[in-house]
Amino acid sequence: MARTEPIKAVRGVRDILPAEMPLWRAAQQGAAEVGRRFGYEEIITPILEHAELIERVGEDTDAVAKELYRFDDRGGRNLALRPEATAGVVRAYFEGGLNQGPQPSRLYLFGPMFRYDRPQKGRYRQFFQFNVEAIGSAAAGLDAEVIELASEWLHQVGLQDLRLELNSIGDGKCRPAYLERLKAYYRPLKSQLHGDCQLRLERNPLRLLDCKVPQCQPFKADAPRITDHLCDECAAHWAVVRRLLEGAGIEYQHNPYLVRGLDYYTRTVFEFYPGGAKGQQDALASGGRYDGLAEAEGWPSTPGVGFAGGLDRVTELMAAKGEEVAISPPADVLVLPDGDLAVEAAEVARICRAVRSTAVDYEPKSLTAKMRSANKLGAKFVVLLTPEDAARRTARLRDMSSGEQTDLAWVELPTRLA
RNA sequence: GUGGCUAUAGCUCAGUAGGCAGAGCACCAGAUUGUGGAUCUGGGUGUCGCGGGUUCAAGUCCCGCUAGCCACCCCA
Repeated sequence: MARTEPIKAVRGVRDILPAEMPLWRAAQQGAAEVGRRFGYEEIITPILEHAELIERVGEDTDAVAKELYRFDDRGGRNLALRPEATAGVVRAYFEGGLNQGPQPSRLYLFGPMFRYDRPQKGRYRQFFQFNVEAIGSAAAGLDAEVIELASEWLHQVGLQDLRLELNSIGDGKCRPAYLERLKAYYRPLKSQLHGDCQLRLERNPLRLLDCKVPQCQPFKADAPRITDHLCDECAAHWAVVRRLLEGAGIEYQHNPYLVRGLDYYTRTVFEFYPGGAKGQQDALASGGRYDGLAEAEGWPSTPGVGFAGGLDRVTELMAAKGEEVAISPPADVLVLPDGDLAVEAAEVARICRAVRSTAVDYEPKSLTAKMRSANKLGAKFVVLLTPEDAARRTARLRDMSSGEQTDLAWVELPTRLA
């Protein structure tokens, strides 16, 4: 008789178990605290959005084509699980009337995002991000501000050894001319590029710059750099951002090959990597300016800047660094009834909970066994209850670290435990 | 989506030329004469990922599937 297969978690998703929660809490609380320190307010937006919202901002990219969780709901609406937060936050900014208030709106958000990727370590189909967005202002001060916020967060959670890469990709005014230059440079080399890059050349030439295929590398060095061809406004913005970062004492590397594939990204782009990393896959946080996003969604043209930080990778790094997080027992006090005393034990626990976290061991085990598990759980106190005690509404309180025991009435427990 | 590696106890893994499934840790029970940690004793807790095939015999060989990991694609 074949047993039925137990049902396991869906591919690419995972549970965050209690043992890992202290680390996650530290990462998240650190983020919220830094966010608030910078004057950002928390927002929660739905995990579900109209697929069209995502498609509009993702265009016909590969990513949307094969990595979006998309489905029709029972009412025939075409929905998607959000693959990133910014599109939804910008939508909420308008729908919630935040565009009517003082600008910019400074917002932060935590939550799960979804991508139908092939899973591997640090890359899950459901992953968690910390997002920060400043919407409604084109001031360069905000570009630097969100970068500083990201940096503060990573430092706060114990990640000191970081590399910040920075670039500017211009805007709708100067980028087209630059792209022509770039194409003009690469056209004669086309036959020497690898297949995908030959296609990128006309379709998405910025992508040529972050190609990783060896055969395409030699041509990058002499390729025109966008930062040499910015319009006056973008050049001034770029200069201010850099000056502000220097003023903040934040080190960065100008990476002229750091780009974004979509048109609504403008000017500043940046990514934080852990110190040792060389791969493209280990960015801890990445962001930039998206002055064209609101318009792409069909709202009034509105500038914005922000970043997304990956909680999965950050917590993983924290764990790898042996980041110390205080672990506390699930309950300070454990009530051990010795005999059939569930009702009495529950009452005693209720009394103790006034001052300390308290649990009851209801298992039909020997007292020795119960003491053993109390010890393993790390209980600070144990309240022993025998039938005779219960009848007199007394109990024996044992301090697990000193081994001292005292008999006392139930009503005295709160003062003795406090 | 592509290529590669892996899958044995709760965990880390061993398992030799196919021949009754193992270790350490963990866990459970007991003793130390009704109360934990140290020590001792006892207990294997297993659909060998799933499904087929070859064979007298498959954890071991072959095929398919699933899952994890690595590198790509991609990362909106």
